[in-house]
Amino acid sequence: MHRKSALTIRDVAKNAGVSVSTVSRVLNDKDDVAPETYTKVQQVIAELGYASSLAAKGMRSRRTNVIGLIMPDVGDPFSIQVMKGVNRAIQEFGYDLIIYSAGDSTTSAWPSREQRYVSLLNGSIADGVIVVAPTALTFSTAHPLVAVDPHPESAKFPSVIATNRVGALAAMEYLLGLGHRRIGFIGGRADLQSALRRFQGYKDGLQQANLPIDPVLIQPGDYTHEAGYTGAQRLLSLENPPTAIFAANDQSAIGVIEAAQHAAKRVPEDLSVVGFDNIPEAAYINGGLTTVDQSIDQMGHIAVEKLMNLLANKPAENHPCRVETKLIVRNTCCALTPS
Amino acid sequence: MHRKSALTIRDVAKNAGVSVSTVSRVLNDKDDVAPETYTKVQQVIAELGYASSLAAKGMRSRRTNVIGLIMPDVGDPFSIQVMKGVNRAIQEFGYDLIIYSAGDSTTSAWPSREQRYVSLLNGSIADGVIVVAPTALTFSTAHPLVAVDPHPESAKFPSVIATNRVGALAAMEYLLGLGHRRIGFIGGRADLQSALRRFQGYKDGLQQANLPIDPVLIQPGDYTHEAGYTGAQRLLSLENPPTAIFAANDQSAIGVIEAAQHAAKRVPEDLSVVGFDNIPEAAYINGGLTTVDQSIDQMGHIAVEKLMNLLANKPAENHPCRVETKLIVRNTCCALTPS
DNA sequence: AACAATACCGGTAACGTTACCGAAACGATA
DNA sequence: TATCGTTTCGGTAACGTTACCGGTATTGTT
Repeated sequence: MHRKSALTIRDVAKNAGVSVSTVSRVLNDKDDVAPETYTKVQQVIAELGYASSLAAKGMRSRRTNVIGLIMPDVGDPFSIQVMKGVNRAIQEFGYDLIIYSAGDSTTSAWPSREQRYVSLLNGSIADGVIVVAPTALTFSTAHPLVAVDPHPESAKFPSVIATNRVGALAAMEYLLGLGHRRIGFIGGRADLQSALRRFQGYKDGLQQANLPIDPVLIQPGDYTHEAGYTGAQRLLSLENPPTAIFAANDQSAIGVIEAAQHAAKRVPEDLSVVGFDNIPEAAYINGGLTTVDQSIDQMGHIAVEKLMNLLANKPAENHPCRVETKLIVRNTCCALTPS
Repeated sequence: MHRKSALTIRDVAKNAGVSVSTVSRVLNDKDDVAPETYTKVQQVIAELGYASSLAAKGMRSRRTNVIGLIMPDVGDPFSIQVMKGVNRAIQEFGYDLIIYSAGDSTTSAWPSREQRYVSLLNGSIADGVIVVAPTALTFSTAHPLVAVDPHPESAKFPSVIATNRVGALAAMEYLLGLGHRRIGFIGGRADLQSALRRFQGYKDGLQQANLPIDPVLIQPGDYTHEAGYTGAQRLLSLENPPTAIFAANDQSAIGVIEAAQHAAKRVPEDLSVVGFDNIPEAAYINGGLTTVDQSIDQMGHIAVEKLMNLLANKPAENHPCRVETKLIVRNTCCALTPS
């Protein structure tokens, strides 16, 4: 179609007066090449503006120095945080990153997604893959793969997960310690493991304090800002509204705060709010959103380290690596004053 | 190294009792194949869990149905917005997206970056590339390439840009209309065209109102939150502090607001703030940040359309496509009351 | 001086796929 | 019956790169 030259290793070889093998050796920094030949070839490469074909390289040598990151949804802040962490870590190892996103949440066709990343692996474009895998990975592969925050059924893969339940419990203990007794909950996406574990933490917190689990205080959600907003609206219009709301993630928490503002409720004076994730903007919401940090950056970093071990054929630990969560106290909670 | 089978088209052919050509035809939905053969092959593919190699496909046919997005920095909210827009648009055309990030702003080695994406193109992994290209693209390529918000020296490529100066001017006219006369400015990254154009809009606004350009009101920046914070700190500690601050982007504006809060200044009563970009979180900052929207999503969409035209060998319009900017009035500005 | 070791480099065969050409089978038509 | 399209499929040659093998010079050793 649009064949417009496409410089190859052969062109370089011809211009430098050497063989293609020698050019390849120069490209891969093999040591079997004379210094003057090396510089000569390098010079020709620079002159011609040649860049080698990743596809051909990967196809032949099955070593591209590229790792792939597969995200369920580019819009998801969690994925983006992981992406940042992975990107930073990857560079320390001299690898490049290709991000592969199979589509927006609206169009998510799961079977085709799996097909796609198997294709990525098998296509030998990437040496290994890190998958942000909220749902079950129903296939298996011999290629190096590390899962981030995976579904429990994906446990066959090396993975790194956050202690979601423990973090949620910490948030609840904090709210309970401030004297709150009616605490609302905005759920996360029901199909995601993280959401279920956070909900569990919410329930465990209430149970520890010998408080009943009141279904009317539990609003379904899907990790979006809208869900937080509408959920909070419903909670605040209750006869006996909660004095605090724990949202399953920061985006929902932001929705909650907005709903409170529209309802002329002050945060934190009239309503305490806790989120989960500690996304970057959390620091700037309402003077600082109190939330649970799971250091997503670190998760990305650990995922990369695990993958590098796999690539080096080191034995893979098959127990998932747990990343600690930590309550970050900022300015959206205050002690309950008897009114 | 880790050669663990790696299913090929040949395995499928063998299992289905047909030739590799036929399997290839099935994979590419060619019409020259009998219905029963087609289903048979599809079935074997499903059974074996075969997925074709993108590398080999791209190498042979120079058509991968994948387009690449190259971002200067994964952390940059602007790039992420573009990414979302591109991702959405790309799917309408039945393409997949590979995102290629050359590194964090800290490690940015520009020459190697260029090398890298030439490699991506030449490597025929992607049919075309969209580049978020804040700095000059010093090379040329015969492959389809569309630049988003490019440096003026990259004008040789089809591109889509936002009307940065006009948008900044609109923001200034708004502030001036509210009665503000001392308006501070937090600059953007000096090497970025967008920052320069926004600064120009700031100066033009003052000039239109016959106001002097006071260097003391102009703080350097780099599009980060920190720059906004420290810049605002300096501005607010002036003997005669500004009554309004226009920040070159939303992140800086958020920093400004935080600095104001720490200085016990209320926004907007004591200080009006305007940002630029209309990033998603802008809607939630301080009850809504007044900012200039450049509909980054739309930029991504247009970029994709342009690229598709290029791929279809339609004549490329060589004038850059301009995306309108629009002032979004929210709750961080108010009229200056004579004190 | 003879031989071995080394440094350097060229030729060739793959990697997995698709483009291209041609062939077999079949029915339709003259 | 002979001829001709059509449909369906198989064989082969690339695509650009690296792995591998082998072949020259050059140097070192006795």
